[in-house]
Amino acid sequence: MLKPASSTGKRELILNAAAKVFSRHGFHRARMEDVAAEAGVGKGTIYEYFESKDSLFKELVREGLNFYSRAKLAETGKDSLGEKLRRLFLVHLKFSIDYRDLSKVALSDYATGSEDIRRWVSSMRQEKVARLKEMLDQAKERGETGRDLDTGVAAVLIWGALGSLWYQVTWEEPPPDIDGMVDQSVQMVMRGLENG
Amino acid sequence: MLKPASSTGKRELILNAAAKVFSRHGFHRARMEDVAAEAGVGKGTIYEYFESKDSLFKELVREGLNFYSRAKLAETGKDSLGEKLRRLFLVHLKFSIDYRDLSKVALSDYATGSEDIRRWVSSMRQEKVARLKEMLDQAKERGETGRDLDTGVAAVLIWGALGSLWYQVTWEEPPPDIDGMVDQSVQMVMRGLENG
Amino acid sequence: MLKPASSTGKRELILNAAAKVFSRHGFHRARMEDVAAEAGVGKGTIYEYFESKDSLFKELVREGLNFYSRAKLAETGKDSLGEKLRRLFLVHLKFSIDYRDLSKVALSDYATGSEDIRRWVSSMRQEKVARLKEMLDQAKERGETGRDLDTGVAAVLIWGALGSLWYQVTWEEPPPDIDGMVDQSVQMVMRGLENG
Amino acid sequence: MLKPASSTGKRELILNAAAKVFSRHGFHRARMEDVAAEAGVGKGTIYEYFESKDSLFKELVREGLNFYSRAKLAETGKDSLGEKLRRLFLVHLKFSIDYRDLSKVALSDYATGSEDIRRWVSSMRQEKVARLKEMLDQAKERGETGRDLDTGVAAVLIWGALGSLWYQVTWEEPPPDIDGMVDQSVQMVMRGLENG
DNA sequence: GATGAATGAGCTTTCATTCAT
DNA sequence: TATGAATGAAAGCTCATTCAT
Repeated sequence: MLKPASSTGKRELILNAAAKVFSRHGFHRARMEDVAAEAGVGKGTIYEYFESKDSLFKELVREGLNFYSRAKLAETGKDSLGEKLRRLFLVHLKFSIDYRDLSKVALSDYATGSEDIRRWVSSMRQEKVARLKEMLDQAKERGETGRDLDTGVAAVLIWGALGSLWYQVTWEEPPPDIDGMVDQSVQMVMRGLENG
Repeated sequence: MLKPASSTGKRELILNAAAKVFSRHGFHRARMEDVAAEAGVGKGTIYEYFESKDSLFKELVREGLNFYSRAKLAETGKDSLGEKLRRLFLVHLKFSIDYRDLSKVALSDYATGSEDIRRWVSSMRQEKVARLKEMLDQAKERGETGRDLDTGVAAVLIWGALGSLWYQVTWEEPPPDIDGMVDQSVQMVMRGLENG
Repeated sequence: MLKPASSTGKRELILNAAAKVFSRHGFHRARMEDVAAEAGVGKGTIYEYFESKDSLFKELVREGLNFYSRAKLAETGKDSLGEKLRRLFLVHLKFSIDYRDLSKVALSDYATGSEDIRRWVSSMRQEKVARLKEMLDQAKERGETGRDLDTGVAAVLIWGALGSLWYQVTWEEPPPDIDGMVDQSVQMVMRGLENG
Repeated sequence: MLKPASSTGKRELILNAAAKVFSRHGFHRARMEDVAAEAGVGKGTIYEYFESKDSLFKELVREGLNFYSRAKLAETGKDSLGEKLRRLFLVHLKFSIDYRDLSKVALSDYATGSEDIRRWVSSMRQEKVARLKEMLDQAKERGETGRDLDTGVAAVLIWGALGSLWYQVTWEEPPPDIDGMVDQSVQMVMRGLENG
């Protein structure tokens, strides 16, 4: 599912199964045996492809983020901030719908595994927010936002807003009209960023 | 600490200890033994006051939310939306700083615990968002927001923004100038809610 | 059995069980579950008293050696070398008969557990041989041995001879006339140490 | 290496690899995969030549002992007991140095392996000791030893002394002057065997 | 009530062995 | 013949929960 199922790669098979199981039960309740069963392989086989449970989780998230990043590459520097945000939101949410299971695992801030994983996930968040801040900084220089916008705070707020939408879409309501929702959301956000 | 230490209640003792331990290690890695040690009571004693680990967790979150709600009661219906949001943000974040441990557990740590806890935490979120929506609906009727604001989406966005600030304050940066940050944030949010 | 069963010490209970099981199957084949069963306690109980399987093994050997050492304390500095050796041999073998299981585990050079244990057992052997060499050195000074005896080599040889007797007694033949055997052995050894 | 590399036999290849790996980690910690890697063959190939891990171990030891025995054949019946022992010791220790890995496995590592292996190794020891006793008996008849030497006990003692030297040479000290050490040792032993 | 020693289900991980290629 | 991907039994260890004191 991650790759178009060209080769019967066991690795992909296991990653997909892991996405399902991890998203269903959370990291700790997920049993390696269930992942194996879901993938239709033996328990030992997982360990041929992944070092440990921790490692499997990390790989899964990394894979998800890579895939997600690839999708975002379309974004060009020339677009207006509004357009960029619209695309960011849209890609994020579309991805969450298409890869529901993976998304639950990979994009969740809540995922708490070992201390190690925890730190790793946290650093990921910080990086994302930092990147968003950069985007805002550039827009601010081009006069697309208010002169005295605190881009640091704004980045945090926007990231949270996006995360919240994502949560709604992924965990609660069955996805409604995404595009409309995104349009409205970005409009609000943009108004919030502009000068009074 | 949760209650003004009127009765030397073992219950409070345990809840405080649980807040510390759960926040340190997350739900699954936290051991009942550590909670007992932290509280200075025997392992068995915990079970005199709480049915199970799951139950202890729930009680802890419930207690936290109650306390948090109580603090919010000050909010009067007559305030402007901006003022209400400012207070919401402020109370939320102040609470997170004053009760750091409890906050880490009660307001985050989703997706952990048993299936049961999971659903329960999720329903809590929905309720909070619903209440926020109500607040927006009332403001909308009084013309404090744009005419065609989708209060449902707005509530989700705002909740996420607040959550993101909270995360920053609680987990990452050592709390800076909270009031200033809240003012800025609410300003942005309010602009976002007003008509173009 | 190690202590006269005065208190129903679980620790002793487990050590005795471990001696039995380890001696029966060797370190690796021995399962903690079997030790537990043999001791008539739950699997978890072992871990209340010992850190790990490795640790249990080490404690067992240490306990054995302590007990064995205590028995040897009788040895006085004034005795002749022959007398000392006779006592060394006798104590060693008597101990092996009385505490057959423990002896198999504790006095065996063969026990190979983890790399860690291996080194530890090896160092134990070296220490024993060193102590034997000291004894020979003193005797040499008092003229009880040949003038040009290489006490280092002699110590190794004697240690091996004793070990071999021990093996015979412990693992193979049902113990015959120990005292006679020891007398003969020490006589041979003493002759070997004297001048030509 | 075991055979003069006449045929490029996979079998020898594997045995040599097994000697290395078994001696490095001991029987249980040694993994068949490592043996395969060391031998430069596939894991499955080992099973073309050996029934099981147990079997591989046995073959290895048997091979070692055969080779060792072959080397000893030089021993003629006419030699004096002292000469015979000197040769026994020398061959034993030289072998241990030349085939360090094999030696570590074949002559030690008792008590490891399955119950089966254990008994087998033990019986090997008994046979060796018995043969040594025969040698002593013959010497006794020829008057080379004391009249009332208990050859049974003596054999055990000598075997242990030799084993101890071997241990020293193989596991602990980097081999020093072997010949000198052997001369000294045999001298001591011989004195021990002679009449008072 | 309060305790903590005792428990065993449950989990991750290893590795000898098999078998389709 | 040779291979190594796949397997699953087996084992060490954890920890929520119980219950005799």
